[in-house]
Amino acid sequence: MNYVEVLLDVPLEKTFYYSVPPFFKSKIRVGMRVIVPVGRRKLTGFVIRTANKSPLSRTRQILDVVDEIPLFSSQMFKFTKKLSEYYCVPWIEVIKTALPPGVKRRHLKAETQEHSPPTPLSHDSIFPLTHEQRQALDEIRSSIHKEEYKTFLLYGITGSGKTQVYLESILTSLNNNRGAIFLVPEISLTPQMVKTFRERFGNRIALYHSGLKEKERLREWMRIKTGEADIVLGARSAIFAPMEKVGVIVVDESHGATYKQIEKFKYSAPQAAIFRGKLQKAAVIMGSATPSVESYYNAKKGKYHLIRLKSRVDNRQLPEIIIVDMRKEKEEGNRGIISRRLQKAITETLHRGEQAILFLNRRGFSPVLICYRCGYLEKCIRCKLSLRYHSAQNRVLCHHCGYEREAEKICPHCQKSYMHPLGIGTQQVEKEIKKLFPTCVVKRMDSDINFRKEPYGEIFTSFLEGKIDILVGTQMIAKGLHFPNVTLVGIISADTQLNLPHFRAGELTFQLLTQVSGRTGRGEKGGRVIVQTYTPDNYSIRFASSYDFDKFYEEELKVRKELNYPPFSQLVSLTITGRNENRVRKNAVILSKMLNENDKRIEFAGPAPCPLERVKDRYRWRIIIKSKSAGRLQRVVQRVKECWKKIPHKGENLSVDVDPVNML
DNA sequence: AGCACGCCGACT
DNA sequence: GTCGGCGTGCTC
Repeated sequence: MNYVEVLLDVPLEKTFYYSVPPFFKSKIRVGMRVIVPVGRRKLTGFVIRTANKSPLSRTRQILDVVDEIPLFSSQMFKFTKKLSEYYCVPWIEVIKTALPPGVKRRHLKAETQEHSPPTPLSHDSIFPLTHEQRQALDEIRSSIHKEEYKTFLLYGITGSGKTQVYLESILTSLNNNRGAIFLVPEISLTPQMVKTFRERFGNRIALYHSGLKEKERLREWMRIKTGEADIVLGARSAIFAPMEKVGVIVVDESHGATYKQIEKFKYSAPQAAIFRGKLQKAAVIMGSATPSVESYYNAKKGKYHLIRLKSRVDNRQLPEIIIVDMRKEKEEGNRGIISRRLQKAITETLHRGEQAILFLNRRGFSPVLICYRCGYLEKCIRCKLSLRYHSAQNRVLCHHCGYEREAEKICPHCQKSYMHPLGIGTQQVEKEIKKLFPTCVVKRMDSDINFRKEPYGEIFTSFLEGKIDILVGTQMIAKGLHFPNVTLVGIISADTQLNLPHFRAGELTFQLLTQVSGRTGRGEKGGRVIVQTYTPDNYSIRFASSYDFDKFYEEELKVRKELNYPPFSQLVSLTITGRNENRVRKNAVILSKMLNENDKRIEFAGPAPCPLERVKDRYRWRIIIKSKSAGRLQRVVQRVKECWKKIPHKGENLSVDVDPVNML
């Protein structure tokens, strides 16, 4: 071993070769960091390979070896490489996100300390398993024993006992002498899960998430690396746990948007879990009460193995979902935001000494134009997504493809009414509620309020203690905690979610309604959900109210197919941001023109301003690329990057998002 | 990314 | 005549 191939911390895909002086030969191994001369500076790099020959005639020598033990196994190198290709991100970026932040400024020393004996495993089930659970487990166990890759979509409503299946699967993996990775969308929201795991697996668990202090995180990372912990419980970054042998990867609530990193390296943890599962021959369990359309499609096509848990362990009733037609409210003279049906329900709830939650979507979007009389909505002919109303120019615009025209005054559908901008803010709701119910305590919870002065925890606590009667908030209160005294949930406007200019809007609405209905009826008192909308006939709303996922899925799939959206294609979104609006727009147009090609197998949409046109003083424009072939998309992104280099763009920034989730 | 080299404008 | 702008190109 005279040479090493080194990956440097420079945004280049290229690797560099260095010769190894005799002194370092016994110390250096694949996965360690080295200090090497690059030009006239010294840089840290990762040894990705050792070699006896160099492809170059002249090589410089490495200057130093940083670590005593490797940071990466060859498995982890393969895994990170795969991700870098799929997400079109430099390998080094992936490698940097795969490491705990604390490791960067340290030398990794060989662990000499003896660790405490592992908690013995209990093989008794805490609860007896139902027939369904038993069947599900048999299939998963068989896969784990065979050490084969297989993805299971575990689709079961809240309370159907998914956790039990997870626990038993993990136990199977441990008994098979392999570890387990368990991902949750947000660890702070799952203290119950952490408790259950601690009770069951004791010190064999490592907690891994960004909420830990640098030192703690590094310690947990080391415990995994040394094998002291063979179960990792954490948020999305836990998919990078340095575990040698992985038998099972569980992704709880796998449809969750928090699994997608939105900074620098925009990966999705469930997607990464599949790559890792394939590489390590592990079973991957995707759990969800509201599976994504894509994952359900994969299950139906046989790419995933579908397991359904249909019955609830406790046989509790699902709350009734009542749809209120806001067109009628307007027709009958109610000009307010709160329907009479919802007002009445709130009154009854408060009268009984119970509590209510009112949901509202995040504001900050330009509104849609809607006919209050017939519910007609202005949509883009090509994309079938809502056109946004820009009052300054009195024009409507498609934020997906850039289509634009003057706004209609009279409803083109019924010709009997004017078109109105529809968009409600949280403060407006809070104000109206206070006016309607002056004696009750209302608390607003959205990104506007100061969380340092009033952390969520405190608001939740006082709500739980009954000090607040009505909680008004955005989706941030839709998941996690449960309040037994909440017997009413109101969705002020299902339309704001439904009409987001986003091909997943229908799916998000279905998921929101289903999830929200899980916030009520948790105690003995039961509960109900009231959904206000101008489009009560929409299939997402209708099938959510009858808890019919399969019907919803069929309808949604038709739409996706017609417009060639995922799962029938794959998307990449290119976002250009900058302080100067004109320059951002011009560069988006230039880039778009450079990309245009005749290949019919690649579709381009845009450029168009993002739905959130300006964030933190930066204007944002976007181009969307669609194709059936992942490989073709990767090659296009390669070209995008080359084109972008040729365009003068001081101050502007291009960001590439493969499989975008947010799209805002 | 850095850090070089390199080739044109306004300054002592 | 120089100082310095940032465009282009390379780093084992």
